[in-house]
Amino acid sequence: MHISAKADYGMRALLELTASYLENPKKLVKGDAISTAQDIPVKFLEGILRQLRQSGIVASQRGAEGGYRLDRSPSEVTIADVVRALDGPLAAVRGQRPEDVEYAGPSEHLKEVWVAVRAAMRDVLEHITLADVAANNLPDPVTRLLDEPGAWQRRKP
Amino acid sequence: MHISAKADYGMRALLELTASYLENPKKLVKGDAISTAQDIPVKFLEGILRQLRQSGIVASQRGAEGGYRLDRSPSEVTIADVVRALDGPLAAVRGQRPEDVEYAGPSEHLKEVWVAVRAAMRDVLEHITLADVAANNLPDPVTRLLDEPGAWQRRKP
DNA sequence: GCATTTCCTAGTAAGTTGATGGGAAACATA
DNA sequence: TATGTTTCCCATCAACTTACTAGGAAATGC
Repeated sequence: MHISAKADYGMRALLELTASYLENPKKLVKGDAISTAQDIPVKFLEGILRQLRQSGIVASQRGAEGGYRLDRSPSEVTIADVVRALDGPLAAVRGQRPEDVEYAGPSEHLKEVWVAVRAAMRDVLEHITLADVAANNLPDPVTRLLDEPGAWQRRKP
Repeated sequence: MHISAKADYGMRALLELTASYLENPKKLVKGDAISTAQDIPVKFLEGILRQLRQSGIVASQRGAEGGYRLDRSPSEVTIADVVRALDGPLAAVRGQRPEDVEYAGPSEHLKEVWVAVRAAMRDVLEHITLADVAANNLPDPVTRLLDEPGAWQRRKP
């Protein structure tokens, strides 16, 4: 799995907006401020924020005194929402949805494997909200994952 | 996450080899036979099988009466082994390993999120073997994932 | 020797990723 | 109304990746 620059930048931008939201939910933050705070190319960020607005996660205002803010409470925006808004479906097999692929012979049950992987990703990404990350207060099942031995180590070669 | 054609084709090829292995562990299967059985472009498959051999998963013999076979028992080859052999590391954030990325300000704890996603994927992919898929006998934690409501449905557009 | 089958290197067309540039449209203030 | 600010939108681009193809060398069995 590859977390794209878009998804990573998008999450960082939204966490900046979360911090601002917790201080004052109506306050607008300029794209330029987010760009310098998180070191994200301005024009690239602009496109990301536009996508997030079109998905109803962010609200924006143009002109002087304009900027961006969250359009929902940070406790109602999950990481899965963000990744789907920016990168499309969480999981795909050769471009198709896992449940749509068909297999023959001994590969018959491969579909179950890919569906299970997607389910595992959903279990994490759909249960963590922007508020959780901002407050460093992840759901219990997630912290259990992080406490597993080896979770922070890369595998051999 | 995107399961590449390589990983999908690779799994299907290995499941063909698993079926042959269960019948006779030494028996060789020709690339052409796998190609037609699973409808995979021959020359593309050739490259995939070579990668799997270089990773020690598959053994091969050239010449007439040559072909491919598993080099280890199918119960000792996990899906994670296969995906890593063909596509590299399971998870990456903007090209880097999740534990290597650094975040500033309110994004401080984003790293934990990506590490947790990787851990969730590992928990599935490192515990399913070729033998499990061939026998349609997935580990209990995985079948629990598949029994979750909505696991087989796609999320709204 | 000869047919077969894998091994290897190179190439390629199409698509994706990660950007950048130029201007139009909205908004606040003077 | 004029002016500066800031988002919106379109078009473009280079680099990379993906999925696949071509051609021949090397090994093996008969």
